[in-house]
Amino acid sequence: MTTLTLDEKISKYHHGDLRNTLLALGTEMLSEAGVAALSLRKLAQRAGVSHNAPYQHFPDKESLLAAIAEQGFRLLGEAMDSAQANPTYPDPIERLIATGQSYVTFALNHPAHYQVMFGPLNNDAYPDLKATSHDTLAKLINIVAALQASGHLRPTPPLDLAATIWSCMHGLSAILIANKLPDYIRTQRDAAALSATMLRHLLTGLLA
Amino acid sequence: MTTLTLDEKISKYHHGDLRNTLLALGTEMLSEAGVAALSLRKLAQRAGVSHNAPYQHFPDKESLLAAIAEQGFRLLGEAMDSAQANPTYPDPIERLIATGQSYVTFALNHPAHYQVMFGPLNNDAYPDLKATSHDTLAKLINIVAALQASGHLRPTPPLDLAATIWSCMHGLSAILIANKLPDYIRTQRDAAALSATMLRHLLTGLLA
DNA sequence: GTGTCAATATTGACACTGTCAATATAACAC
DNA sequence: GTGTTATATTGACAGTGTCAATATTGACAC
Repeated sequence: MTTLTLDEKISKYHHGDLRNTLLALGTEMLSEAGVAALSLRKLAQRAGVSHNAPYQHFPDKESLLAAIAEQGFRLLGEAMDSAQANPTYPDPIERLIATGQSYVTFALNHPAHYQVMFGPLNNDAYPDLKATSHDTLAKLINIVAALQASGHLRPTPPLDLAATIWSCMHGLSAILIANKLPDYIRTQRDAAALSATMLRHLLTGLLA
Repeated sequence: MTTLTLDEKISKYHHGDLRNTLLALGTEMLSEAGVAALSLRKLAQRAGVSHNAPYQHFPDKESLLAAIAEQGFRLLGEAMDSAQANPTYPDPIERLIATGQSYVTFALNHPAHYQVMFGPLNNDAYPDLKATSHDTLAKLINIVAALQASGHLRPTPPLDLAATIWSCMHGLSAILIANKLPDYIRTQRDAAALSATMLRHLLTGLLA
């Protein structure tokens, strides 16, 4: 397979890799101006292609968004994986905290993308999206189960624990992206610090 | 003020209370078919008014959505208030848990409305929305501060604790609405039970 | 190579949307 | 009443998602 630059792809009649190009440029437009500003026609134009070419690769706009969301879950999963693989934190609990931070950091670095991932898409209508999001959750469940096996975490149902941690991290991400925590978070460092604080609270409990 | 039925309002040239009618019918459409299906023109038609009448009360569609979101935060606040006032739970910690459950229950009963509240609206562009959402958060902060004063919760910064609890409840709500927790939650009772379980985990900690 | 076919892209059309400008109607102050 | 203001209507426009019909290309059989 000859590797073409994006500009080369655009110049040909048969684009060659339009589907991936649309995903890439769509994600780009998303981060530039948000979901509301993402139109199929502008996207096609940016890809150097007629306004109906995307329909060869996606049955409708929502399917494109679902594919973008799916890719987002993959990227998020990779971010979590690399946090888990980071040798900076030999203690597995610290590694869990670092993983949570990487989750929130990912969300804040790609707010529009993240919003599509948890937006009004009907999950059940897109089996690939559903499978990918489940895979991402599975990563967290595995981490939790390992921490239970090593005696670090309570031996309650791992799905309960994973759901709790996930809810906390997702909730913080969404609240920060929606800007509902006023005059509190100013820098990304603040957000990372807050996510660590929250995870420690979660781990040790809130009761006096 | 003569109280008119909704149908009476619709039949008059000068509607009389179009703004509130649009909010009510808009919320109705939202719950029927989701954000994507909410169009200003269909809404105007349902209100029995020309397609441009809404512009007398909202500068654009997004402002309408912001007003609907604002109203959502008010309703959510009322739900939390009445959970706090519920005499069924004399123990303040149990009352906190019940309040959390009422939060999640509200979200699951009005999924589309809830999604608009945390959707891609630019919070800063709508001061009223911002103020109302802050008021809702303030309720939670007050509850937490009272529980600290009575010695039930740790004396760490109350905003930290409130943010943690809120993140957990919002995260669970959003994940359930987006249907990302597969084959786990089948009934609303399940969701309420899960939210209580999560809050108890949060209160007592996850560590072994 | 040539011919055929399926994949891919284009053109043109349509209904629908949000929004603007100009106009009409009603309510109200004086 | 008269005039002013708030409210609603009509008509227009560009932009959107999507459909149907058509054109172009690349691949593969022969």
